[in-house]
Parts: sequence; C-alpha cells; structure tokens
Amino acid sequence: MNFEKFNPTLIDKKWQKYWVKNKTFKSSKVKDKPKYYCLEMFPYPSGKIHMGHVRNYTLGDVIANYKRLKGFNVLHPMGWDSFGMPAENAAIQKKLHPKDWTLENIKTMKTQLKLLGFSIDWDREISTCNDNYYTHQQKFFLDLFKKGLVYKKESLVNWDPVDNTVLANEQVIDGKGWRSGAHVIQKKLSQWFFKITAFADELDTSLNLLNEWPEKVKIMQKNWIGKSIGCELIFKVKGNSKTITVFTTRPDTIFGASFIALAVDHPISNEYNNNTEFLNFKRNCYKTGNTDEAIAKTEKLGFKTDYEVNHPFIKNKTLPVFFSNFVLMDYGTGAIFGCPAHDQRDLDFARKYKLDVIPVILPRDQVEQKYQIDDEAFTGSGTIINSDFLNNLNIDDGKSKIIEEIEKNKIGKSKTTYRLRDWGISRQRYWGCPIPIMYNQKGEVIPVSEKNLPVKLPDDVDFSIPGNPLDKNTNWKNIKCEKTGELLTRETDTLDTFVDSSWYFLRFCSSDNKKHGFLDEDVKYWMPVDQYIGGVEHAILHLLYSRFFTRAITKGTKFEIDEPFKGLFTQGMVCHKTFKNQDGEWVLPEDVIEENGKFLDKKNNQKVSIGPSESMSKSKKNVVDPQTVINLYGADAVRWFMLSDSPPERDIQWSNDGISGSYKFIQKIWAISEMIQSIDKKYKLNKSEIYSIKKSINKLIKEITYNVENFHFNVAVARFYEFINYLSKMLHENKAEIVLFKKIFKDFLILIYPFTPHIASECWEKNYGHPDISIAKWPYYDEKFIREEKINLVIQINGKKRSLLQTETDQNEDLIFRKCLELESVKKSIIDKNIIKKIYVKNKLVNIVVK
RNA sequence: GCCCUCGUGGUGGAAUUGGUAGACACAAAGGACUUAAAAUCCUUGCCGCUUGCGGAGUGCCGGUUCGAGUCCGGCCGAGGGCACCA
Repeated sequence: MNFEKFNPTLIDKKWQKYWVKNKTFKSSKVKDKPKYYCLEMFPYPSGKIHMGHVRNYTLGDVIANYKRLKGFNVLHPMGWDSFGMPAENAAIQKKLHPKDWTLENIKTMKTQLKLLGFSIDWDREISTCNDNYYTHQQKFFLDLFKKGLVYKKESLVNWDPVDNTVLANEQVIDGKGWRSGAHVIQKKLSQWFFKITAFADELDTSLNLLNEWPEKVKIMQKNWIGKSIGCELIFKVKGNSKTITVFTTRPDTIFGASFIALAVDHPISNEYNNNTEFLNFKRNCYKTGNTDEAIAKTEKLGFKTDYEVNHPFIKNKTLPVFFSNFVLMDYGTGAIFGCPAHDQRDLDFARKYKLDVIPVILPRDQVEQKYQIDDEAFTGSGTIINSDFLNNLNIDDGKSKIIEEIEKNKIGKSKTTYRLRDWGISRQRYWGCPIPIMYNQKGEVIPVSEKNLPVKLPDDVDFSIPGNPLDKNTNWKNIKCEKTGELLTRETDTLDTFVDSSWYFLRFCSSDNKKHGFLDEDVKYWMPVDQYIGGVEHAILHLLYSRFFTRAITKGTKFEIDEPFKGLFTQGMVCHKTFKNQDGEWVLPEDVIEENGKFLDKKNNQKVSIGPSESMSKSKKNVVDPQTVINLYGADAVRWFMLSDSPPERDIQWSNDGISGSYKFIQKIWAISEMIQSIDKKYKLNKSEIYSIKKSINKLIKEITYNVENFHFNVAVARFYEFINYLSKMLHENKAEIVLFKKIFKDFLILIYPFTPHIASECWEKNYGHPDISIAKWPYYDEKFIREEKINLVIQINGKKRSLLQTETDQNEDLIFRKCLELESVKKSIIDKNIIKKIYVKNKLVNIVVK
C-alpha cells in the first residue's frame, strides 16, 4: 500500500496555529475543577533553546497533557529568568543594551518553544526583568525588612574577582565562583542578608513531609542545613578564672575526654599573638586550604597551650588544651573536647600527641575487660562504661542524663546548632532588581515607601568603565527627599537573581494582577506546584531559597504556604560524543562525517578523534541544535526521542540513529492511520481474534496510565511500540474489522497525544473529525479483557525452570500437580527421587522440590 | 575521609509485591521483495552438541529462601554530593 507520508512541517504548523487560536492550553479562571499545577524550571534567556530545555519541557508537557485529559484544570505556564550576568557581558562585548539583548533572546526562544508544540498557557508569561514583576519583589523585600528578616552587616564576603560581585557560600564551589569559575577571595563589605537561618529548623524538619521529592535532594538539603543537636559545656581553666565553652553532640562520652581542641582563631588565640611558633602554626592551618578533600587528607595537628582545664565530673582530673587544625571557629563555639575512643579525628590526634584513649562505649559483642581501641575509633551504638553515674545506659539515655546533670550544675545547656548561614543577597551589578533602599547623608537606611515603587532600573548606563554602572549613574543614584528636601542616595547593589526565581511560581497564579504579586484566592487554589521538573543542579540553591522565601513572604497572610513544591522530579542531562581535530580543537558533530569507519571534519577532511559522551555544552561543541532537528524530523519525533529508551532521571545519549528511529515510528503511526481507513469492510473477525484485540488495547491503557503516573516514560514508549507492532501485523494480515479498529485506534491516539500531540491531532481529525482530541477523555480499561484465558505455567524442579504447562487460568492445585507429573521433562527429573515439597503460585508457577 | 546513588547482552535499557532474566529500541549478521538501490518486512542474537535439548548467566564472595537482578552481610568498580561539623 502506498500512502502519502506524514509531513511534519505542514502539520506541526497547522496544529500550533489551531491551539493558539482556540486557546487550547489556557488554564480556566473558573475554579470548579480539581487543579493541577505543572511547572518546569523557567529558562534563562541566553540566546537559543538547547536540548536540555527540550528534554525538560517535553517531560513536563507529557504530564500537563495527561492531567488535562484526566479532567484537571491544568496550570502549565512559562516565563523568563531574565536578569543576570550574561546580559551584562553581552553589553560589554557586543555593545548591546542588556535589555535589548535579553528581549531579543526571549523572542527567539519563545518562537522555538512554540515549534515543539508545548501545551503552555502563554497568556501567563512573565519575565523577571520586567518592572511589573520586580515591583512586587521590591514590596516583598520591604515586607521582609519590616518582619526583621532582612538586615545589613559588614562582613567578610566571598568576592568573585571576575564577575566583580559577592557570592553566597553555596555559590562558591571548590573555592570558585559558580558561574565565572574564578578563584573566590575574601573581602570586607557592607551587605544585605536574608535571615534564612530563622527558618533553619523548619526547613530541616519539613523535608520529612516531602514524600514526592527524590531522597537524594532531601539529603543534600539536610546536609546543607546541617542541624546538630547537642549541648554546650563550660570547662573551668585550672589556676585562673577563665572558662572554655565547647559544643558537643556526644556529651555521653564526657568520661572518655582526654583533651580540649580550639580553632586557631578562637578568642584565646589573641594571647598568642606574639608567639611566632603559634603564628607559624596558624598560618600553616590556613595554608591547608578550605576544600574538603585537601583538609581531609591533612594530618591532624595541634599546638599545645599552657592551659589545662578541670574535668567537670572527675575530681582532680585535668585535660590539656590545644589549638588544632580540625576545629573551625564558625561552627559551634570553636572549641571541642576530644574523646579519642569514639571519634576518628580525636583518635588520630591522641595517638600523635600520646594522649589517653579511654573507651566509654562498649559494643554489644565485646567484653569490657578485654575491650580496647586500636587505630579505629568506635562510633556505633553500645552500652556506656567507665563513666560513673552513666554506666550501663545506652547512648541516647546517657545523653539525656548527662545534659540533665550539666544543666543542674549550671555548667552548660542543651543546644542545637546549624551549619546554614544567612543568605547574602547584594550584588554589585546593573542587570538585576534594584534594592528599594536609600541612605541619608549620615548613612542611615531609609526604605523607599511603597507608593514610590517600583524603583526602576535606569536605561542610560555606561559599561565602558569597570564596576557597577549604577554606582556611576549620578542622575539615578542621587535623589531628593520628597518631604524634607534632604539629599539622599540610592542603594546601588541589586538583588541576587536567585531572589527572582524564589517566588515566580506564585506570580504565575495571578500573573495579570498589577496591584499584587499574587492574590490569596489564586494562591489558595493553585498552590502548591503539584509537579516541579528541573535539573538536579538546583538541589540546594534554588530549591532551598524558594522554600525559605515562600515561607517568609506568606507568613502572616491569610494563606501561609510552607512548601511550594509538592512533587519534584530531577531529570538527567542530554549527552553527546565529543570530537576533536588533530590540533586538539573541539569540532561540532554536524561537521563530522564518517568514511570507512574513519571520522573526518567535512570542512577540511582532517581526521577527527572521538571522545567520551558528555553533557552537551557549548564549550566542548558537542551540541545538536534543536531547531535543526525539528526542521528535519518535526516536533513529534524530537519529543518522542526525548522520552524513549533512557529513564527520565538518567542521562540520555543523543544519536542520529535514535532520532531517525523516532521519525520512522511517527511515520508508522501515520501509515496505520491510513490503513485503518481502507480496511476491507467484508472481513469478520472470529471471537478469539476480537478478544485478543480488545485485550491488547485494554492492556495498553493500563500500562500507559501506570507508567505515565510513575514517570516511566521510556517504558510507556516500549508499550506503544508493542501495540503498534501488533496492530501493524494484524492489518498486514488483513485481520481487521473497521468498527473495532477505529474504536481501539481512537483510544490509542488519546494515550499517545501527551507524547506526540501533532500527529495524534491530525490522525484524530482524519478519522474522527471534531471535536478535537485535546478535549477527549483519558480512556479506562476493563480488567475482564486483560485477564488471560490461557496461561503458560512455569514448571520448576528445585527452583530451576524445566518446562511450561499451558492451562486455563485459576486452576486448582491438585489438578495442576497431576498434570505436572504427567509431563515428560518432569518425569525425567524426578525419577529415583522423592518429592519433598510442592509449591504452587496461582497462575504463575509450580516448583517441585525433590531429593 | 564521610554521605548518597548505581553496576543486567555489542549499546540504551525492561522485569510494578522475591516467581519464565534480557520486554522495547538501536547496532550487527542472514534472508524476502526489487534489474539494482532505498524503503519495508522476516529470522538470528552467551556456551556446548546436528534440530531439540542441556549448561552457565544480572560487578565479585557469601547468606536467607522451594525460588534472589530484586532481601541481608562483606568486598570491588563507576558517578554524584560534602562542611574534618564535634
């Protein structure tokens, strides 16, 4: 049979136009249906969309389409994270205004996203660089200011010397800036901070409620917040009135203490400012560097002080006091007591300086008299020994008891500490949200009043001089107070762009409201985001900030929201082989041709070597431009490829074979659609053929529903292949009845519509006319058709497969065993042997145990 | 050093609660159709012997079980995270 091929260039455009005209994907303002909020991380408008975007938005689009067919009122919006550094870099390099560059990129990328047929409600589009977005952000800033959650402090900051700006702790990766990659230095500056630490405990404990988040992300956040429960304990220095306060999470091991270790910048260190030996030691500690790996491999070193402290619970026992390179001033109190038997670092240290190692926790399988510590500290659970009134308690009871004693004796108190630091939000940049603050001549802080918002970014800026252009724009910077006429200056720092992305999901709920960032009634209906999809690279930064900011700005409103994202899915990256020419330069895949197993650069016929497959990146040139592929194969083939083979959470390998395979499949659907229209009307199927066909579609409905619900899109794809292969076979054998085939094909089209909406819409229109498929209902399956009439029962002897037995379903045990024993292979296997046991798993298998 | 995740054919991967390992796809080989090619369709896909059958088999070693890719213990390897966090 010859049919005209499916022409994606024409058909894609046709349906994309139709969807725009009919506002197919507009979320309803009438809140009478159950809602579903599906959101993918919004893009930074860097120029063109890349394959990572395509994968991210395809995954989200399947969910959005599926939920719509399931009868939900779906919110599936899109916006632009449009403030940020690259715009300024472009301004400097290409002499373009950041605004023009950004708006141009948004235009391009929006067009490209539309080419993929994503079911986005474009009426809710937002852009963070637009003042109708950031005016609300400035209001939130002032709101947090009033709530005492914003403050300014002079502090050592992480200074990125390339970006010329401040970075938050978590934006420093391996001592380098997260964006520039430059070595970060410490600089003293007056900076604005959000008090995220006020929410440390809530952000930690609430993680337990996020049962639709990947465990991995929750663990990363937990580690970042770094909650530790313990107590402070005051040691009296022997022979004078000084005290040293330590923090410990293991107060139960106090009877095993054999030394005190201080951070080298502990206040006591000031007494050693004239001691060259100490100053050398201190310098060496700093030299080790602050990357974790460097420090981990460093030998544990100490500098012995002249001080000794009294043990708080053992009379006449004193402990030596050291400065050490493994205690940090910014955690706890900058001082610890060392219990070598039960902490590896303390043990390493004790062995080096020949200090006592007294075991105080006895493992379950050990005898107290014989128990000793060699070169490995014991950190497991056990019973307390050698510890006076704590003896025989377990660790937890020991902790409670000793804290009780400490508090009774007024030598300390129970305490919880966090690793989390406040979020520094000042950036010395132009292209960001202005901080709505002014200063008078005395340098006092004056918040901009709400009626004067937004504080708009000035357009006239000069990038020819290094540094922050806002600082040099005196027209903008210097203003007069309306009331007093006093001269004021504006804050010239702008907000970290992570602030912009910390509430955009709220803005989408009320995107057209000019007066408010969001309306309570909208947020009440739409929030939380039911499914959030994005890269794992935001596991800490964006996701933690959003959890904090949402809490902070909704605190005290009618609808307090704690968790913004109910479900989180982190997708894998798109990878591609890398190519290098003989000069070691990267070569674009599109320039590489294969000839007799050799790879050549088609520009100059030079040999090209193939490197490992890595995440697509511009710097390695291993990129494939989505636009090129869409032009060649159409949107559905690209979407299909993104969903095939690899599970969404894992990396996917881009390949030409893969995309052309997807294209063939799209053509196959089309061919089947055409064949169904020309089925021989005289042919009648027999009863078992009808049953088999009904079974195949019912099974498909069940499988697709299950696999879409569980994000197993690659498995869903495999089930579609099976079904289409089956249909194709029946049609080729002319085993087809028009009414039945039209009916099951209709269900099939609904099932595949979320994956490949263009061809599904076109086939639907050709076979079934209007109304269009986007308003169809997701089909239900009937168990009675899924049930097999006959099954192949697995027959095992001693757990090994020996035979298959075809029987009717739900047979009783006795009958099955009788039939089993008649099988030749079974007879052969049990000859001369005794049957010890017979196992029957209904409709699955029989296992005969013989000896 | 610590924490987390993952190890299944030539490749990507499937196996929903412990029950036929390798679905589906890609690649490869052979075949059909064709003057030929492309496209399409079919078969094969670890080891042994001729079909059929038998054997090994999910990183390695051991355990639990009638039965383990799946559960438990120990190792090895890869990837990701980290802050020596007391």
